[in-house]
Amino acid sequence: MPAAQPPTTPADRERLPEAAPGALEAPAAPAGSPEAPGGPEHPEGTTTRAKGRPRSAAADLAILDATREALAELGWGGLTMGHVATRAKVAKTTLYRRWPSKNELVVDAVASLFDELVMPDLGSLRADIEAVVAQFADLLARPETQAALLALFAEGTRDRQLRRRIREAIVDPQKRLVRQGRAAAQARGELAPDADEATAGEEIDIIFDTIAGTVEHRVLVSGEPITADWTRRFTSLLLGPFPSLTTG
Amino acid sequence: MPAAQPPTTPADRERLPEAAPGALEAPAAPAGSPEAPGGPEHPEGTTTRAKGRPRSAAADLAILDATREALAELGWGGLTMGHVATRAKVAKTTLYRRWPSKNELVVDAVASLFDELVMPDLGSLRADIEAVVAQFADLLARPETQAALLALFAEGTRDRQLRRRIREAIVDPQKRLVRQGRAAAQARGELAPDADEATAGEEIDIIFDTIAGTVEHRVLVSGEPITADWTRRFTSLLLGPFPSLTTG
DNA sequence: CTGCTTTCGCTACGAGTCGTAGCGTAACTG
DNA sequence: CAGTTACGCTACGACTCGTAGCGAAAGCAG
Repeated sequence: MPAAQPPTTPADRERLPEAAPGALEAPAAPAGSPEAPGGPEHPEGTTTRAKGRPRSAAADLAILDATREALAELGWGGLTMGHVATRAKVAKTTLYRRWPSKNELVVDAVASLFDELVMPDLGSLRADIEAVVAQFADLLARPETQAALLALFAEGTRDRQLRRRIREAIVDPQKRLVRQGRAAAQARGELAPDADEATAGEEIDIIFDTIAGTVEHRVLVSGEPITADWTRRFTSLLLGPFPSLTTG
Repeated sequence: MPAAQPPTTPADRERLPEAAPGALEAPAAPAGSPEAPGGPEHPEGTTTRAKGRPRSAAADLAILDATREALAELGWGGLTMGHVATRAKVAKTTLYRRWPSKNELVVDAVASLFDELVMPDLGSLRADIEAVVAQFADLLARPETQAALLALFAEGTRDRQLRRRIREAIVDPQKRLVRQGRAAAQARGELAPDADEATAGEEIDIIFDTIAGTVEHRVLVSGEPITADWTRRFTSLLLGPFPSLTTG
């Protein structure tokens, strides 16, 4: 969750350039999202941290907390850099030194919320899926998440750099849930082991897009609640190809 | 019924108030989208249109066109009321007389794009689903749609009035596709006829959320293309509960 | 301790947008 | 004709954005 950004600003953006394939992007990219390496590390190119006054880690936490609070209270549109700075008791310039814009700030503020999701391993694929869907529904019920998620996705459609950042910080890490669930089901014998590496990856992608997209659409667009009954129906839809599991 | 202004703007918003069910809304709506009334029509309740200079229908079209163009060029964030007015060669005040804010304007500007979707009836449920998914993917590939859709959904999470408007103008009308597809499949004998009215409605909802949400997530969030192969896999997932159809 | 470096808080700024008000004019009805 | 409404135009205060400049604070090397 923490930022702990070594040398440079936590995010380096680059505005909606068509990003021609030839155009290579940021170099070693220290920034992306909060690193989680144990060691001090000075990956070469980027200079090690040494001289000058160090950045306040407390300020990072205060800013991210203030961002989540402001999101919950004011929503995406009401969120202002100046507002966040005031609430975090930090100068606006300090905020801009670390995050280039609202987009990147909110990505970091929201990303940690998604780490709460866990794959429970309840003994059956059906139970596991239903549990994860319920967790995701709870997450989407929180006002910070609701205010931020779709707005970020919307911005991501125009800013490739941001979309990559969103994927790395929020979306892709959650695919572990699908992988873990599949692995557990395979260990139980509910699913056949992966034949092909590539097709397995595609299947993970499609399952992930289906679960995430459907639940998001149900909650955030249709505005209907995720009930236990709905979860059961949806899970049955997913398990359809394996009728033997439907009754599990 | 008309609570407020008889002349009325096309949309009256109401900012993220909990929106008690009592809060009924207004307009018999001259505006929404360009009506095509041949006759004068004065459906009683709503005052007949008679006195004064009538609103320019050409201005409506010019504004909506300008909105779509600006969306495609500048995206949601770059879209400005002043900009749209200039591009449509209309005074900014004229724009505000018809749409209270960017949100409502874009809903109307984008809603018509979704009417292009049609249920083809190709002779099998699988073929029908794949065709509709392909159409939807094409729609989501357009820059106006990409720029507007998720941003509207995001705004809708905070503004119930807007969400309702989005549902009425964009989302719900497309559920006809699911209904038509189901009906055709039932006529062919591919699906059993509806036993219960209520459960049929729920099934339509869940199928719609699944298709719309998954395709949107794939295209707009994951940023991956919708290929014929992906469509086939996804359709197989949907048809799973009916193995006999999977090979259709 | 003294320098050197970087961050911090603060103030101020030009640019841009928002939504509204006021005015005179245009269009249409009876 | 008078009455009513929409239109184009200008101007306005309030707000946000992102940046620049300043002096002070907090670390490190010697």
